[in-house]
Amino acid sequence: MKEKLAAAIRAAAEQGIADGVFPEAELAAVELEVPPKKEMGDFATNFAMKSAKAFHKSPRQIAEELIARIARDGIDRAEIAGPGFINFYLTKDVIYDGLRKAIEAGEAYGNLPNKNLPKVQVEYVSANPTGPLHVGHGRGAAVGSALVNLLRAAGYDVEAEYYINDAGNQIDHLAESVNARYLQLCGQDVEVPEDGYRGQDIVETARRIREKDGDKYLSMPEAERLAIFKERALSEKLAALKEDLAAFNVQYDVWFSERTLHPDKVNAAVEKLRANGNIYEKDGALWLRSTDYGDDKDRVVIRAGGEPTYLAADIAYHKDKFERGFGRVINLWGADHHGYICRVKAAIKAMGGDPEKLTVMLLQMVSLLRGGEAVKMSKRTGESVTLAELIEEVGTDAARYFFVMRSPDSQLDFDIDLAKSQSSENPVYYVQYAHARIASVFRQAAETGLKESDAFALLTDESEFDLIKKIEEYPREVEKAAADLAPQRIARAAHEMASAFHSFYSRCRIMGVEPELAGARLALAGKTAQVIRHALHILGVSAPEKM
RNA sequence: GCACCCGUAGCUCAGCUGGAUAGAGCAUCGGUCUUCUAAACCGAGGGUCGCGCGUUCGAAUCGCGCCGGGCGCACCA
Repeated sequence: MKEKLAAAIRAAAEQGIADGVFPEAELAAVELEVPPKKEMGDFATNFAMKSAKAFHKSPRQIAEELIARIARDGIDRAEIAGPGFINFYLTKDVIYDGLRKAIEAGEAYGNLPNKNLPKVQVEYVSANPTGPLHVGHGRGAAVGSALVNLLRAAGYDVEAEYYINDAGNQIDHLAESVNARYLQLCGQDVEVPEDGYRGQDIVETARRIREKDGDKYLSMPEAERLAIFKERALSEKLAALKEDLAAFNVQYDVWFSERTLHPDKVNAAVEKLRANGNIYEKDGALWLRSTDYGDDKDRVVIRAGGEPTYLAADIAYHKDKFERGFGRVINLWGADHHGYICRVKAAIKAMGGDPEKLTVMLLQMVSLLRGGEAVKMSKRTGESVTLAELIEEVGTDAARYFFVMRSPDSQLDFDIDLAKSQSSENPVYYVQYAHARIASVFRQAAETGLKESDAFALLTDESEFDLIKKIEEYPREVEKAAADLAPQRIARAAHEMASAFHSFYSRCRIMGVEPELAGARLALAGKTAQVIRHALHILGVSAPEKM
């Protein structure tokens, strides 16, 4: 209907030109929006205001001429409002017809047609496998997986990827830390190294190694022992990571190991940059001339000792991503990495790639609140609350909803007490409750033999119209949210859907009214439940049948 | 000093590719359960959109400059 209306407005403008009331001019794009208040109709356009310059007339005059020429098909009335908006009021038939089509689409309603674009890659979390995931990673996991679900619903072909930093210094530190704990367990007086990891999970790993194999590694040369511990620790940490993510309803298509970049792909990337004249040697190291591509300083890619930097691996990684044919690559990073964007884009440009194909989404920091107070990080280990502990305490549904409902650009105060509370304060329950209420109605309808009907013309209450319109808006909301990479909009849409339903539910009885009306209301409720389910699925939150 | 994010109701935040009287939830106050889940609904109050200047017919939204908070500025990741 929206497209039809836009076409009708264009046609009216062209007719106006043909009639000589408007001068020959390029037509502005027709934008239609749902007005801020429902008294303002079903759709509104600012087209008359946009055209004021081109048509040399006041917006209200233009609007008047347009209204006189617009096809009335499906439009009950059109009015000029405010500075020159045209408000359109659709006929009831059009609104009922929209509901009918939504119902016919079934569970797929909310999924948009395939965009037939090259694949999009979303890389998120990618935390180092050196310890458990924390709440900050939780935000990345929730937003990233919701974004993947959202883009898929909007018709994009998406691949979700986790980059495993299983090479380099931090993994050596992991091995050294496990080694120190192992030696401690064997009765030796050693300290965890300065750069080591002090978490309890490292002690556990060491303990498991000793339980299985005893003291046998003591007699081994240290380098050999470290190599063994490195692999043991890595596989344990990675398994734990995957477990945490799975428990959080997060799935990946590809687990990409950094090791597979070393040394060939890293060397190839450096060679390519060298061939382009973007590498020079200074102080024994190889430098990328990134300042030529917008960075504020040049960056070392190969250290004086011959070891590649993290950036070198990352350059090779992004080169590999684009070679895999993605039309667009989206990285979710913590906001503390924002300074890194510029150099990665510079490197892509230096290799002759298109940095516009890379979008880095930054997620601002998360702080936990309990009893109104910030939860402090542990001084000893430098660690905050783990994601597993958070899930344990508030549940996956509440945690995911809270992480996704805010804009990623805003810092998030995660109120643990609120997430746990089973009351109206808690937006997760509010949405889920609407779904459970509908499921309950359907259970009773089944008992009494009430069936859904399509006598939609009997739906005349204001709250019924509001609900139908929300349902009809939903696919556009999916489109917008995907275009803006903004899964938080889906949380909002779900909440608004629930609100419209609760309002309807308290005004209109379903059971016990005359059967045709009851059936139509049941169908409306059923469709509402489907849309809520669809939105909650994108958010990775369950849609319970009972609460 | 440079880069990025934020500053909107008492609190937490939407709205930001410019548009109508700036919205929601919570909190506060007042109503609503003999009938489908009251984890709900209805109503009320509550705002110099951080400050200033500019662009525009029109600015919370765009530009510039300040102020405040956060986060970074490695041959760490």
